Amino acid sequence: MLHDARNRLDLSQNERQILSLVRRRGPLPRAALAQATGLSPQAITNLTRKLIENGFLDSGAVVRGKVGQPSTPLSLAPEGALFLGLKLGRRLVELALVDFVGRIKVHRQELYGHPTPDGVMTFARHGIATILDSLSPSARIAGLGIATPFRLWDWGSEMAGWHDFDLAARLAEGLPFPVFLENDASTACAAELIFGRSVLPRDFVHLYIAHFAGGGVVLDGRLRIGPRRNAGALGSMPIPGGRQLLDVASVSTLEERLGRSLPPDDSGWQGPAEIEAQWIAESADALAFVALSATALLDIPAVVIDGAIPPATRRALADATRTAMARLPAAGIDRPQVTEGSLARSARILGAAALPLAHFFEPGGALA
Amino acid sequence: MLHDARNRLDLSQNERQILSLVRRRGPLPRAALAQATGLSPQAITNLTRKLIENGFLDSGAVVRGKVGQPSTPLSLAPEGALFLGLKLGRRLVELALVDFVGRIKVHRQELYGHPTPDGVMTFARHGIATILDSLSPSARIAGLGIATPFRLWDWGSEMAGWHDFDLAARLAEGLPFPVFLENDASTACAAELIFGRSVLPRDFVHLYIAHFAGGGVVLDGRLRIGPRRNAGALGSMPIPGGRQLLDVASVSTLEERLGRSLPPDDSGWQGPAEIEAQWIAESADALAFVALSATALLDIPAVVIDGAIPPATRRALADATRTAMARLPAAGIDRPQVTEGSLARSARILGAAALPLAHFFEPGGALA
DNA sequence: TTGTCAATAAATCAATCCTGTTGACTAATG
DNA sequence: CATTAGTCAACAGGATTGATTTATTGACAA
Repeated sequence: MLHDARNRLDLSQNERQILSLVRRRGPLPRAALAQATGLSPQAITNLTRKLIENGFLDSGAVVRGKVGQPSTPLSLAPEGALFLGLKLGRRLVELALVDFVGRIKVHRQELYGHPTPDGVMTFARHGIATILDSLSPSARIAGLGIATPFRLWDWGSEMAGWHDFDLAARLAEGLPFPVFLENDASTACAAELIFGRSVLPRDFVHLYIAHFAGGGVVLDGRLRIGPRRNAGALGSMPIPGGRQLLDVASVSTLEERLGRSLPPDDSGWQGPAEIEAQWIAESADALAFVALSATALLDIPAVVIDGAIPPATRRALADATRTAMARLPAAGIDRPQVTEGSLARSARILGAAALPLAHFFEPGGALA
Repeated sequence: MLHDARNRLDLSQNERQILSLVRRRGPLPRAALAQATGLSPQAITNLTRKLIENGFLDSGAVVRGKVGQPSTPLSLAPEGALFLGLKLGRRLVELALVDFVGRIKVHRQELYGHPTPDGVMTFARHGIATILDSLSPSARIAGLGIATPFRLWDWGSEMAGWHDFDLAARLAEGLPFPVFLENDASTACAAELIFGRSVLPRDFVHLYIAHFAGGGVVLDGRLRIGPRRNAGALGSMPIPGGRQLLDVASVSTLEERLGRSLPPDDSGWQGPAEIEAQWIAESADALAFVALSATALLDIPAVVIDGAIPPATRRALADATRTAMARLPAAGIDRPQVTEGSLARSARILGAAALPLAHFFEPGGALA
C-alpha cells in the first residue's frame, strides 16, 4: 500500500524472465513477451504493469507500419536498479557504480604494490560512502558484488593477511544491501553473459586471460557456480605436459619471459614480438585443449576468449586457438566456435556488479 | 471424471519432486516430504492423496516408537508405471521391461555378429509385442528408451545401413507410447542416477568403460543432455599424447592387445594378467586426467567409474585412477572422490528404461 | 482519388480455475 | 501433557479463458 513498494526487489520468476528477455533481445512488445515466455497475453499485461509501476521497465513509442494494432515496445529502465562492483587485482583495485543497462556511472580506482585488507577496506568503504552520498534518495541500490582472484595468499608471504580475512562479510557490515563475492574470472564470464554485446548461445565456456588464466561456464543461460563455488576453474584444468592451463596461458607467464611486468592498461605491451608470438602459440594450444575438453563434456557450441589484454592480442589468441583446435583429434564431437569477448578489461568489474543483478533479476538467481 | 485419470502421466513439478525424493531416499512419511520439499503439510497431503489414488505411491505400515503421532511412510508403487528399454550393443541386443522401482521384470536378448537395422527392428517389434500381450490391461507403460552407441557406421562398412536409419522414429510407428533414444554411455549414467544403489551427490561425472569408453554428466541431480544432445561424450575428451580417452580406456583396446574378443559377460576375462594390468594402468591415467578436467570445469565432487567389465577389473580401475589422480597437478581445485558404480553390465539397459521414467517422473524431465 | 470495410494484431476486462498457504483442529504416542 | 503427524475448511496469488476494445493495414468499390 505504501510507496516502499518501490523498494521491492523480490521479483517472481516470471518477472525475472521478462526482464531477462528484454535485457538480451532489446525492447520487446508485450505480444512478443507472451510468445517468448509461453505465458498468456493477460499475464504479460499484469506483470509488465507491475514492472513499469515499480520502475524496472519503460514503455517506448508505439511502432506503426504493420498490420494490426501498433505495438508498444518495453525497454529496461536505466535507473531501474543500480549495482556496485568492486574488483581486486594485483596492482589495482576498482570500484564502479553500474546502472540497470550496464553503463558504468561512477568509476574510481587505486594502484598499489600489492593489495592489503586494510587498504582495500578503506578504499571501498570511502568510495561507497561517497557514491551513496551523491545519489538521489530515490535511487535503488540492489547490492555490491566483489570480483577477486581466489587464494590471494598463494601470491607470496606479503599476502598472508588475506588468509583469514572475509572481505565480503566485513564490507557487508553497515551496508544496507547484500554483498556477493566471486572469482574474478567467473565475474568476467557473468559480465559477458549479462552485459555482453555479442550474441551468444545458451551454453558457452568463457576463458579469461589475465594475470592468471581463468574462466566461467554458462549452462542454460546461467552462470554455473558449482556445489563448492569453484566451477569454471578453467585455469586449473590439466593440459598435456603435466601442467595446468594457468601455467601457460597467463599474462604472468608472458611477463616472466619479457622480464618485466606489464601495466594494468593496454599501453606498454610493445616488446619483442617473437616473445609474444611464442606465448600466444603455446597459450593457444592449451586453450584449444581445454576448449575441446569442455565441449566433449558439455556439448558446448561456443567458446569465448577474452582477457585483460589488448584487442590485437586477443584477436591473435583467438585465431591461434582456432588453428590449434583444428589439429586436435575430435572424433565424436563438433568443435566449438571460438569467438572473442566484448568487454576486455572492463569485464571483471562489470561482472562484479552483475552479481547482485543476477541475484535479484535473473531467473533462478535468488537462492537465499 | 472418468477412470482414465489412471492414465494421466502429466505430473506436476511438485508431484515429480515427491516421487523423486521417495525414489532416492526410500519410503518417507508425509512430514519428511513437507520438510524436504519446502511445501506445506497440507499441500503434501493433497499431492500424495492424488499420487496414491493414481497408483504411483503406496502407503506403508505405520511406524510407532517415537514421540508423537506415528508416521505412515509412503513408498513407490512397484507397478506405478512400467518402462521398456532396448539396448543395442556390438554383439548383443537386449530388451527389458522395468518396473517403477527399477526391477527388470522381463528380459530377452539376441546375439549377432553385428547389428543390422532389420534384425534389430524385428527383434524389438516382436519382443515388444510379446511383452505387451503378456501384460494385464491395467498395466501402464510410460514409454520405450533406446540405448545405443552413436555413429554406428564408423564401425565398418557392414554398418553403412545405419547411416540414415532413424531407429527411434521407426520403432515409434504404431507404438502407443513415446520413444526416447540416447547414447548408451549416457543411459548408463542415467541408470546410476535413477536406479543406482550408491549414495551420490547432486553433481557427478560418470565414466562407463565398455567396448568404447563413454560417459555422462549429472548436474543438479539431472542428466545433462546438451543443446546437440552430445553432452557427456567423455570418450571424446582429449588426453595427453594427441589421443582421446576412448583410444585408451576402451575394452576394444584391451581386446586388441589380448588378440581376441571378450565375451558379453564376465566369463572368459582370464588372460595374461600383465596385459590387463598394463591396460588398467594406462586407462587409469587417462581416466584420472579427464576426471580432473571435469572437476576443474564443473566443481564435481565425485566421479563414478563403471563399465561392462568384471567387478574385480572395475575395482582395480578405480583404485588405479585414484592413484593416478594424486599424481596430477591440482592447484586451485579439490580432487573428486572416485567411486565405483553399482550396476555394471545392466547399467545401459536399465538406463534405457530410465529415459521415459525421467521424462515423465523426474523434476524438469518433460520438455516436450 | 477516396471512402468503406474486412482482416489482423495488440492489448485489456472480467470471470474463473488451479495450486498452494494459513490457521484451527484431530489423532496418537512416550 | 508436550510432541509430532496429519487433515479440514477457508482463503490468496497467479495464472488461464473467452469476450471485448482499440488501432492499424490493405483491398475494393464508388
